Amino acid sequence: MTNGNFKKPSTRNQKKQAILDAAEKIFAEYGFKGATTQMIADFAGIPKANLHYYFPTKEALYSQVVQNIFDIWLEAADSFDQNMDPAIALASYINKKMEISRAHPNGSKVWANEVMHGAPIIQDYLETTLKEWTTSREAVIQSWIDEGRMDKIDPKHLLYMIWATTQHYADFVHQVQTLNDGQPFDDGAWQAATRDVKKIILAGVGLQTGGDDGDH
Amino acid sequence: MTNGNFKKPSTRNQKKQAILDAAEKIFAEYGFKGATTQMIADFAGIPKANLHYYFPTKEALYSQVVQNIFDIWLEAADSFDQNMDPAIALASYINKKMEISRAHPNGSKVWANEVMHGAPIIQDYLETTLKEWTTSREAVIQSWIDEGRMDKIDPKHLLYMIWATTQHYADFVHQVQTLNDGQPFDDGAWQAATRDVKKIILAGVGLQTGGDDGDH
DNA sequence: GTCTATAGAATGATAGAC
DNA sequence: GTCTATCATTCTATAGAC
Repeated sequence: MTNGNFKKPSTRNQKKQAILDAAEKIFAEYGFKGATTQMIADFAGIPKANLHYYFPTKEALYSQVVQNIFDIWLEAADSFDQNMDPAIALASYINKKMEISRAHPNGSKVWANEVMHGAPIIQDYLETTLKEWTTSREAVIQSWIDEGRMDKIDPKHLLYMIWATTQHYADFVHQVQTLNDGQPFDDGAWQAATRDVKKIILAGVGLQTGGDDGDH
Repeated sequence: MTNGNFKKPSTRNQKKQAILDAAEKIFAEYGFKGATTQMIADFAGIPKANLHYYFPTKEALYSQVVQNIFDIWLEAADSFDQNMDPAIALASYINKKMEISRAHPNGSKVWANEVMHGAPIIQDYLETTLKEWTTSREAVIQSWIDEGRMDKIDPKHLLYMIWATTQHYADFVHQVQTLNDGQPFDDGAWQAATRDVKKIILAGVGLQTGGDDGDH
């Protein structure tokens, strides 16, 4: 009896993760209201009542999914530093953002949905964590401009262009695929997209792309 | 009695338009499932049953909203022609897309929502009208590249970048506003955004922006 | 054409047995 | 911890009076 809590130490977290994975996919495809806890439970392979045992409400589950996505964004957020070469820093950031769009398209969609609907759940994150990160990166870009290392533009619009363009390949993957004769991007298509995005943005701010594109 | 159908000749269309305007706003804010016909009817100032008199089902109303948005997109679609100067043509297209993002943010959001969820309603439009338009514009851009008038990139990625970036200011307006200290963009901010977007993209493909930016 | 009242279906959440 | 049965609510759509 007393050792019952020593068995299957990670079962609880494994099950929660399975539910979160299912929820990310279902929320991305159907939206918060369009997704039902029944769909998520079915996709996770558990009864609906069991889902409610791990996540008491639909909103608590959704909130966790959105926060997980936000953490993934932030992992790519430390790509550039004031002391780095701007071309390498921006290229590395674009590389990481494109990789995330390919690896986590559903997370990107849930985030986009949340923001488009006025960010009812993650407004605090926008105002604190994202605001602080954005402000600090704008300062880095501005310092590069002040030092004459890149063209003069408002840093915020450069950041928005990078976010919008890289996330387009996740959020609008259905449209991109339809225009690609119904075929999903293969390795070569992803590499070509990443190359062209980096080329246009770097050349756009006066940074010529050489052989070193900040790959990691 | 017999002249009853001569009175208020446009009342029906005016009422349908009021419902469509309300529907665009509510669908943009809450998504297809999140929006209720009751909310739309309230916002349009009519009883719910009256809404169902003009639009028999929620889906029929939504479909009309999406098609209206698509028509707006296409109005900006004839901005560039093979015989035009590429810098002027692309600048004009970006100008128009930015104006639409400012004038019709809700339409852009409904479109984004629809595509993100797999385009269940407008898949036919993607495969026919959008595919044909995109193919023809890719050919125009490719001809400019072949003539050495701009840098070599895959035209589709240039188009996606223009779409993604211009629509970001509509779809993510809540995030943009939060990062703008909670203030919506004023005239100057919109002009600055449009200027920087054009600057980066045109310079990015080797087209220097002069005084003539294709404004209309 | 308009509107009240309601039917009919779907869904989030829980009680309670195991 | 797990799962069946079910409650309570919400929403689309319509019947039928005016």
